[in-house]
Amino acid sequence: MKIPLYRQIQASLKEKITSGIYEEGGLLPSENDLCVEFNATRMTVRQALNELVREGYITRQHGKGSTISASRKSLGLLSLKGWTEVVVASDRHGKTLVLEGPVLKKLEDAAFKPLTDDEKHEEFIFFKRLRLVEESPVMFEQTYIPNENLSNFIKEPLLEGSLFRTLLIRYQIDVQSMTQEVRAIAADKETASLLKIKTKSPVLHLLRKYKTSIDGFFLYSSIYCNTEKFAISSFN
Amino acid sequence: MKIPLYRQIQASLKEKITSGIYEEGGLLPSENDLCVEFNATRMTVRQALNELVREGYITRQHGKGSTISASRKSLGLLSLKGWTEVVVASDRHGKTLVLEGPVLKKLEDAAFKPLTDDEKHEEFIFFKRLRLVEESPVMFEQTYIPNENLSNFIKEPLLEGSLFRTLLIRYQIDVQSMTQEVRAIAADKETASLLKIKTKSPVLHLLRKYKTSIDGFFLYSSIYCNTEKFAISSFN
DNA sequence: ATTATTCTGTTGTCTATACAAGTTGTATCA
DNA sequence: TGATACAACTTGTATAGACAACAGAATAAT
Repeated sequence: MKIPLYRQIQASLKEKITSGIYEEGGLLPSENDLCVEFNATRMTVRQALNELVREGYITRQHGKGSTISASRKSLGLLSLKGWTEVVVASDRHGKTLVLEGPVLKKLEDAAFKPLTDDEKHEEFIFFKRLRLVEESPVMFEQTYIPNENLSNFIKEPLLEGSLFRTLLIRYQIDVQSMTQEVRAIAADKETASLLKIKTKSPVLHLLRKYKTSIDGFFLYSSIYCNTEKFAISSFN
Repeated sequence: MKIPLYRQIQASLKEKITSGIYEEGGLLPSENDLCVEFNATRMTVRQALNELVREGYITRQHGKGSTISASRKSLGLLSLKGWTEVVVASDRHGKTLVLEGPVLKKLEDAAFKPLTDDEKHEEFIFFKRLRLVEESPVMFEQTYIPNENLSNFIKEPLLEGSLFRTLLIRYQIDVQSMTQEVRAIAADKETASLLKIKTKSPVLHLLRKYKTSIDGFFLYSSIYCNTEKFAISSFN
């Protein structure tokens, strides 16, 4: 599997930023220096840098240079990236507990309204997961995945604990985009006890529909977030 | 004032998309066609297209082309479901009340943390606005705009009631992107009474930082949303 | 008819180069 | 001293071209 040069540069720089080799608030080497270091042209280096801007790692200023951003205190989860990528990127210690599943289940959750007829009758692979950041529960997620062409999915564990990575590597299904609805609601009993907050505390509720590289193959997720310690952030 | 070619291409395509010349779900002309049309190289055209992807107007697929996305209209990635349609598409059942301002004020709101030193001492133009959908209050928004090079801003009313349009037309300031933090919190007294809900009801809190075409010129907004009737939706 | 293969058009990646334009420090001049 | 001019360095914009990788349609083989 060939990884494009600009992705390699991007990953290398990201690594150096998150590990502290390039310190927060400081300047990155100039584009020309990076060209020499990675043996690439400026356009390639710039493509890597633009990705880092988009991900929020650096900001750039004409005539001056690229500044390493202060590390984000919130989790960038409104954007497409999966939990694993986000937590790793934010340099935090994250954990995921699988509370239930994977099991087969129909998608009866009324919250997911705009289903196709097929989807109404179909069986889904169902997960109930609790996500922790530095030992405190932050998200309670229920995921539905269509049970099509996913042989042995239930039997085998997730690759590196990441659903997105598993779908990509084992089944060549690339999660490409997402739509979601965001609400603030009062936590019900189950959610509150899982997130270790009082019943009726305000929690963020995200209803997500993920679009994949396979036409008509969507993932659905209902997520409850405790935003007291970690806000959810989005970049655009 | 010279506008870069790729910005011109970007604006031209955006215009054709929003006006419906290129229809939703259809394909954009290929990069090579656009090169001919705008007399530019592929790299330049691609830069314009990448901006449009970032703004959510199109998606691209290797080997196929650029697809026009379902319309987003409002600039922020979080737009009100059932509000965008009502307010933008059909005739406005939406209304905005200016509760306070524009007045000059320092940005003392501790919520906006990562300010530059300049911003800490600077005076901002301040707005307090309430947004209604079909006569019921949905959003309570407080906006801070740096008071730089905005002569007569306070004296003159907003163009068509739109802040972004006013900045663009009168001052050539283009709001290009945004970062935000999203939380669920319990409504305080003022917010609750404005949104006509009970104190401590769950409300969505959005802390936004808008990036503009002028370097170092940011807008800040703190928004409280009642999500009982209208969810907030986002696309990625 | 069905399955492979090839072809064509598309986007993705990358090189090499040039000049414009913003930022900063240094040297010069009054 | 203070202001100005300059030089060096930075990122921004743009050209011209090349090949790779992917999607879909047309063609050939079975």
